[in-house]
Amino acid sequence: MDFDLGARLRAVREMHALSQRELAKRAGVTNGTISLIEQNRVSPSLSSLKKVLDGIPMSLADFFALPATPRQKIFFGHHELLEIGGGGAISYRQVGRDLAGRALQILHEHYAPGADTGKAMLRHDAEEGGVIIVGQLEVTVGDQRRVLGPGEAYYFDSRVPHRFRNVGPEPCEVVSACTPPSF
Amino acid sequence: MDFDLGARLRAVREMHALSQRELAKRAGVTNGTISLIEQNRVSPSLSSLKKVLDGIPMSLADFFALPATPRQKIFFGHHELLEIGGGGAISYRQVGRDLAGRALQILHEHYAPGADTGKAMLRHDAEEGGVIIVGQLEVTVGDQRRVLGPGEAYYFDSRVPHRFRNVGPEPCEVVSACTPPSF
DNA sequence: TTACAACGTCTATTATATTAAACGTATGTG
DNA sequence: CACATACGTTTAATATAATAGACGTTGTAA
Repeated sequence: MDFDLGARLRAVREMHALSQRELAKRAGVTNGTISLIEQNRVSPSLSSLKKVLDGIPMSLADFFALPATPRQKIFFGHHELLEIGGGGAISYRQVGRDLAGRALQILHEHYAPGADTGKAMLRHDAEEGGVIIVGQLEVTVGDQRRVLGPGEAYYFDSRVPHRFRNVGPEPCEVVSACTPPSF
Repeated sequence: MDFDLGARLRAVREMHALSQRELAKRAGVTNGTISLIEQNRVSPSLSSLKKVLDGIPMSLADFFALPATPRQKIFFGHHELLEIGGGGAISYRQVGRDLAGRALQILHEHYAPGADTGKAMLRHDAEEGGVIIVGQLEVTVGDQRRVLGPGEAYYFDSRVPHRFRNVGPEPCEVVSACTPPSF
């Protein structure tokens, strides 16, 4: 196997905001199966892989047609945030446990319903990231797109064309920042 | 499984004029494995399927992107030709073992290097087929295209738009015909 | 703090895919 | 005819994938 099947499945699953257990339930397999596949500790039978993709849902053709290597890690789940100022009246949560090689830290933002950075994609020589507090924010980065909800986050190279939209009915509260770190 | 994986693999294998054993050898699996897969008696692991496709060679993406149902059997491998006038000074080999439901038999043609039936695809109310003797002939039928070499063959409904091109540097010798059978 | 729920991971058992070797058939040759 | 070769298929033994259930961690709330 010369391509990373596990990482590919994991990426697809996370793009759809599904946990291993949720997906397993939809697919009619066990969560352990999905865990093992994502770690490349087994080579799934096609019937299993088909069931799993049906649970997403995604066709086998689309699955294998995905670009081989997502250019960088962009999306983060709940526990990939590091609590820094925890517990006080003010607390910061850092996007990404490891800042090595990163050029920024994260602060705040607020999106009214329907707010949009515009169809003309943004590009600038920087890096940026953020975390959604309340509401639904659609984040588009290059050829990747995802609607993020409370507790979810993003991080990417700003030179890749990008765009933000509040696609929900309520205001969207976000913490975000640009390089370089302000403190 | 709602699609016929076995038939799909068999079609691909036969398109490339490979026997189960030949393909098995190239792929590093046993011929039995391929037989069982083609009969849908097992659901192959992805590692196996990958190995098999590497032996063709064909990517997983291409494999799953194939149309679900080839509209009709179009390409034939070596041993799907039936020897009719065998052994004499003249001998005919019939394309397709079984003429039932077929409207023709096959004769000759010759393509100079670069010869082309033209970008405007051919269509006519007939059936046609042929076999390549020398050289390389690119045959396009509907959304299917293949470069055929010596010993390989084609058969299709001429109402489907089609085109022939000699893509090789040498003359291409072909046996071909149109409906109805001449003898 | 405690308890609870959800997450991904791991392990022993069960189910299944893969192998190696045989089988039956068809074709070609002396 | 006997013999050899190639084909796809099948079967018993082996290797591997899938399951069920337990484990440790993290985040949330009482």
